[in-house]
Amino acid sequence: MDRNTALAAAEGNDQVLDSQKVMGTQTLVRGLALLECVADGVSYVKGISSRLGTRRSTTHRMLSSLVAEGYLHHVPYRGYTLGPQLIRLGARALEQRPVVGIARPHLESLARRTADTVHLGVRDGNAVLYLEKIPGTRGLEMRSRIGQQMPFALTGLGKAMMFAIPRDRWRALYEDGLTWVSGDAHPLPWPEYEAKLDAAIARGWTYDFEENELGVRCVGAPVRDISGGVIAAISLASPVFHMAESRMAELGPMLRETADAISRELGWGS
Amino acid sequence: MDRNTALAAAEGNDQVLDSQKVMGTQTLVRGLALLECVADGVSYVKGISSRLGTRRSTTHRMLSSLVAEGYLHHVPYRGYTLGPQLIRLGARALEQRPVVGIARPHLESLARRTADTVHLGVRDGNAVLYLEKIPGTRGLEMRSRIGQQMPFALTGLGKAMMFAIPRDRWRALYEDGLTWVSGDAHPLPWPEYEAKLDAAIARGWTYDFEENELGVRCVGAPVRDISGGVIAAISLASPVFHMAESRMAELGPMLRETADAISRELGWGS
DNA sequence: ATGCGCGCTCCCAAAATGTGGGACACTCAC
DNA sequence: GTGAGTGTCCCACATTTTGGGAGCGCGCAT
Repeated sequence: MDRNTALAAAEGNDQVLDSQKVMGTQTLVRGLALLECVADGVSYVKGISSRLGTRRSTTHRMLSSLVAEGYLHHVPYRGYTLGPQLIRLGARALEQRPVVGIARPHLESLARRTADTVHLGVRDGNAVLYLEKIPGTRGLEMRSRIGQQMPFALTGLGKAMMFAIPRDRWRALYEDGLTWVSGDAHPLPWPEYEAKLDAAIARGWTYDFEENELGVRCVGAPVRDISGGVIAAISLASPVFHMAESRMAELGPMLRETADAISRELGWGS
Repeated sequence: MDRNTALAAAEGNDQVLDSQKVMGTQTLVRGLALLECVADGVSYVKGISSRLGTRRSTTHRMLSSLVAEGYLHHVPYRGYTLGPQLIRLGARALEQRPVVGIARPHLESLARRTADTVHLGVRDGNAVLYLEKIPGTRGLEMRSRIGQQMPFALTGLGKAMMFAIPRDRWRALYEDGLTWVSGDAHPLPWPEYEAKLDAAIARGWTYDFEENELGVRCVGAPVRDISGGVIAAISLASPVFHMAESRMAELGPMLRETADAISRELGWGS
C-alpha cells in the first residue's frame, strides 16, 4: 500500500502508526485528506491525485461527491476551492466550544479597557488554534485570524498553556516551534526559554517579546475548567510601541484576573 | 435509503436527483452526513446511528476515524462535538473567497461612517450565508454570525441577490423563506413582496422592514463580478430606532456605491 | 491557428474495502 | 445495584470502491 506510506510521509511526524490505525474507512479518510489538500491551495485534479496517490477517476469521484455535498466549490476548468458547508461547520464548531461563548464578554471588557488586541486560543497538537480575536483599536491590525494556527511554544497563548504541560515535554514543543519560524521572529535560546517559563508560572502570566512576530509583544494567561486543567489561554497583544515593559507588568494581573473569571464560570475552583 | 431522501428534503430544491447521483463514495458521504449530524447537536452514538441508519459498529468506526483526523472532538461517555479541523478549514474556506478580502476594507469604511452593523453574504441554496460581519457600534448587538444561514428571500441581503434571479423563481424562494419563520418575523404577503422587489431593482438597493427579525431594519445592495452576475450582497442593519425611513433612503445610495466599488475591484464593468 | 495537456464523463470486471452481527468490559444515571 | 448505552475487539460475507480505459471538450502556449 504505497498510498499509506505516501500519506504518512505527507503528514510528516509520528503519524506513521496512524495509517495502520482505524481501518475500515479508507474512502472517508481519503476524502478528508482531499479537503486538506484543497485547503492548502492544491486546486486541480492532477495535483490532488498525485498528492493523494489516487488515480484520476477515483479522485474525480470523490471531488464530485464533495462538490455535491457543498464541501467544495467548483468552477469548471478553474479548479476547486473549499465550499460553504465548511464555513457553516466551522462556525458551528466554534459555537460548540463552551469556552468561546463564556469568554466573549470578558474578552470584550478587556478589549475596551486596554485598546489592545485580545486573543483566545486552545492547544491543537503542536499548535495554538485561535478561537476568538478582538482587534485592537489603535489602528494597527494584527495578522492573526480565528481558525489560524501558530507555533505552540512561541506565543504568549501557548506559553500560558505550557503551565499545565509536564516539564519533560517542554523541550519537544519548543523544538517543534522552531521549525515554524519564518524570517521575522527571534525565538529565545533554550535555557533562557525554560527559565522564563518557570518565572511565568511563578508569576501567573506570560510575556512574549517579539519572539513570534517582529514588532509585536504580548501578555498571556491560562484558563482552567472544572477539572483544574488548563484548557485554553487568553492574551493581549500590541505593537512594541504600546507595550513598554512597565505597561506589560501592569497588564499581567489584569490578564490573570480575567482568565480566572472565565475559569470560574467554567467551574474552576468550585 | 431513507437517509438520502431525508437529505434531499433538507436541501430543499432540485437536489432530489442528487441522491441517485455520484455513487461510489458511500462511506465518504455517510461520514459527511455524520458531521452534519453532530453539527445539529446529535452528540451520542445512539442518536447518530439511528439518524444515519447505520449499525452501531459502523457508526463507531466512522466516529473513531473522524476523531483521529481532528474533525470531531470526543469526550468518552460525554459525546462528540465538532473538532478543531473544522474550525481551521472553515477559516480557510473564508480566505479562499476572493470577495471577502476585497470587500473588507470597503465594509470597514462603511461601518465607520454609519456605526451600523455591516454584513456580507452569498447565496447558498435557499439560504443566505454570512461571510463577513462587522458589528455596529451602537451597543446593540445583532444575533447574526459569520457562517450562519438565514432565509434567502426574507433578508435585505437575499433580496439584493434576487436582482439577478429570474422572476419565475422568486415565488419558490419566497415560499421557502416562509418555512423558516419563527415567531419574531412578519413577512410581507406575496403580491406586495413582488412589487417591493420590483421597486428595489429599479432603485438599486433593497429595504427590509423587520421582515426577518423583529426590531431590525436593513438596507442591502448587490455585488457583481466580472461576468456581471450577482455573486454576493452587502447590507447595513440597525434597530428600528436608528433606522427611520428617511435615514434608510439616505443610506441606500451609500450602500450602492460601496457595493459597486467592490464589484469594480472584482472586475465588474471592465 | 494549431496542438497538447488536462479536465470532465462514461463504462466495467476484479478485489479490496466496508458492513454489521456478536461478545465483553466499562461508565454513568437512576 | 441495575440497566441502558458506550468503547473495543473479531470476522465472514458481499457490497462498495477501485482504477484502467476511451472519448470529448476546454484552454493555454507556442
